[in-house]
Amino acid sequence: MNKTDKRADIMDVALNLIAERGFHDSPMSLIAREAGVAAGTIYLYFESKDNLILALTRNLEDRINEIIQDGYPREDSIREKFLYMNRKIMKYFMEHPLHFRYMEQFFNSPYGVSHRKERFLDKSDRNKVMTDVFEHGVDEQVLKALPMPALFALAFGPIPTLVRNHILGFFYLDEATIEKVAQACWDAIRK
Amino acid sequence: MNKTDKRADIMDVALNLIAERGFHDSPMSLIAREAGVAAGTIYLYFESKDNLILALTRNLEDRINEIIQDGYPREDSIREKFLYMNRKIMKYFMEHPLHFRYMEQFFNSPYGVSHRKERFLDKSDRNKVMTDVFEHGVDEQVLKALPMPALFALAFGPIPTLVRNHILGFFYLDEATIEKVAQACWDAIRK
Amino acid sequence: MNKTDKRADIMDVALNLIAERGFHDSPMSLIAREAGVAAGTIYLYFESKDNLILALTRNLEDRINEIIQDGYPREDSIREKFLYMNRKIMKYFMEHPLHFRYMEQFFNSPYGVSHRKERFLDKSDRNKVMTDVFEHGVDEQVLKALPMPALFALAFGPIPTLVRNHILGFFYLDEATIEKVAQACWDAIRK
Amino acid sequence: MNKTDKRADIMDVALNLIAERGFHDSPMSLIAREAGVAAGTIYLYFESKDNLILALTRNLEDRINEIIQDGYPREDSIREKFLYMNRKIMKYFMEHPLHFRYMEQFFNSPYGVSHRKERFLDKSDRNKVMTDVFEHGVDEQVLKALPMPALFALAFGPIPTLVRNHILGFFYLDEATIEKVAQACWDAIRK
DNA sequence: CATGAATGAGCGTTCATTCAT
DNA sequence: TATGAATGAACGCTCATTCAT
Repeated sequence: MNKTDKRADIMDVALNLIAERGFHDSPMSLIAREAGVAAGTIYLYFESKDNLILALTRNLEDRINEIIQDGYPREDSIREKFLYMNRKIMKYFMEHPLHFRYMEQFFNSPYGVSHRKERFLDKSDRNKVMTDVFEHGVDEQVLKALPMPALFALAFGPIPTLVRNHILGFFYLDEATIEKVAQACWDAIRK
Repeated sequence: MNKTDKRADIMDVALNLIAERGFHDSPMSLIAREAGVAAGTIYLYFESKDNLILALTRNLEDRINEIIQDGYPREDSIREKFLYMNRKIMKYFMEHPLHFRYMEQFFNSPYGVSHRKERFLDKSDRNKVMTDVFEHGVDEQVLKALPMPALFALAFGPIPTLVRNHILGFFYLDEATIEKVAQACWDAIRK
Repeated sequence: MNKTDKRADIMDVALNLIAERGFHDSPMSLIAREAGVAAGTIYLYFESKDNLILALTRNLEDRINEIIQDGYPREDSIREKFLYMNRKIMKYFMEHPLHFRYMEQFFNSPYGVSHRKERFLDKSDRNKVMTDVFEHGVDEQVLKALPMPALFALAFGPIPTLVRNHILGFFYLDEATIEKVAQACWDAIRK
Repeated sequence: MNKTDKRADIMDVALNLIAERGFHDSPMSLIAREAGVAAGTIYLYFESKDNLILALTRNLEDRINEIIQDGYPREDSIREKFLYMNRKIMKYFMEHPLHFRYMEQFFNSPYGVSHRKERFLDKSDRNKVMTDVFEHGVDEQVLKALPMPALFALAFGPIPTLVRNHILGFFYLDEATIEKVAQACWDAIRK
């Protein structure tokens, strides 16, 4: 087992535990035990628990962004671009419920708030793509004349609730419903 | 000061502390100090910290539901009923950012999940009103033919994101925007 | 047992342990056990280990200063004043070997250095008395014309070595020898 | 690089780190890193941290003794011999503040006490020279009739305080003052 | 000889909860 | 009812030491 393996194991275990039990019910000792290493070993790979969490979050965001942007229809209409992204995000979280749970935990923690601020100011990532789409959409009068944060909220805000209800088993989000929901989100933002 | 006063004081202090600092940075000893009682006293009114949190959450939900339903247009159209509710919720949380923060904290915690399950099965509260509206809307083909949880998500899912961005100061949610957003949510669910 | 008792017990135990084993071999858990309290209890009386050590040191200094200055011959000659002080310090530490060991530990630790700086600038305590004596002595040409720190070193520098050798049993510092040594220190500083 | 080099490097780094940061803030891993070797390598040369410290101390003492005795006036009077030694020690530590700091750390630690006992019984080193001088001095009634440990304390006890105050910048120990202080120490022990 | 990843006991500290008053 | 001192298990983290390579 090489260095990368152990690091990855620890992150993997941490992701699972935190997703299921929350940050403060996932002690380092438990993460270590589940990862099959000694408590001190984690500190060879991560400076602190905060650091592990940050690394984990960044890693997860990168994976999500990569997957989500794969196959993105660069040449299609605004509508198609939006629908594509919306579906993709829904499906990603439905297929990776632990990532979803983890992200929900993360964004509602002291880390989360400052992270959000950082993200908000940093236009270099996932947001970038959609921001462009939305800005064009507004300019071309395809979309409602609303501030970016409002458009984002309308476009993607329903997803967490939807996915959560699906994951918790309150209803089943099938392919057809996904399609209808994506379309409904489009209705919310389109002119 | 009678029993109710002290109980209420404790809950009030707990709400404020938890909203600002999170659950695990709001020790019972601090809650007690801020509430002007001894640590042991809290345990006369609440079995445990978990219990206090549950009581607090229920209390808050009740207050919110009550306020939200005040002035509800029972005789208006489905559209008007929905718009009314949507605006009211947005405004409530904008005006009570600590309640908003508290609820976000709560719903993303181990408590949150079981609480949601309980709520989902219990049709006796806020959901009831909107559930009726939505069910009629679907029957009368005013609303899209989607499962209830999907309609709820589309209708109210954008609100937390919106309010959070407003509270964090990322943009200003003025009266006109609130109106447009409420209308956009309607567009999402209407046929 | 009242609050003061427990606080005093903890300080007493800490003094003994630290004197015998040093700071880093006197864990809080051991101090607690020896003091007959739970680990957390120490933190009711002291903010931190550092704090406990500081409190202990100040307390000890106060006791030492008080005892040393008791009976101080305010009306006698410079020589008598000096001899009195010198003997008194020697005897105090001979009779309180743990205080001696503790102080030696303390002054050779990160705390000690900053503490010394503080003490050096603060003329309000024990030093004050001797500083006055020494300054008069130099002015009146009774003492050698040396900087204060040099006079202090000559006057009191031999004491730690002496007391240490006595405590460790390398020789026996009897009354007659104390007298001769005090006189020898006087010879070192007198003109 | 041969065995001796690495061993010497480790000791050198350890000396510097311990002098500046103290024993328990100088972890083996840091010593290793600064010495440019792996953590495990130290254990090829020293059985344990304690062992390294002991070796370091002995090594330092040897170096100091050697330097101090270089130029020793074997044919001069007792007074000249003493003054020579006294000045030399003062100057050595003034010029090697890290050695001074290290020695102070060492002698006030669990190691220190047992080390002192050992030294006290072992007449083969630095003490030997001065012991002879002092014994002759007492016999010939040049020095006060005091036990050896008392004479040593009077003769060299002021030096640590003096050097410490100098190193900490509380006063400046110049050539003229050194001379006066050495003379004052002589006054303390001479008949 | 040399490495450095891995260990795990032990540290200082926190905090939900209890109970004698 | 109300107190608040006391508890002690549990936490995040460090570091002297080991051992497979």
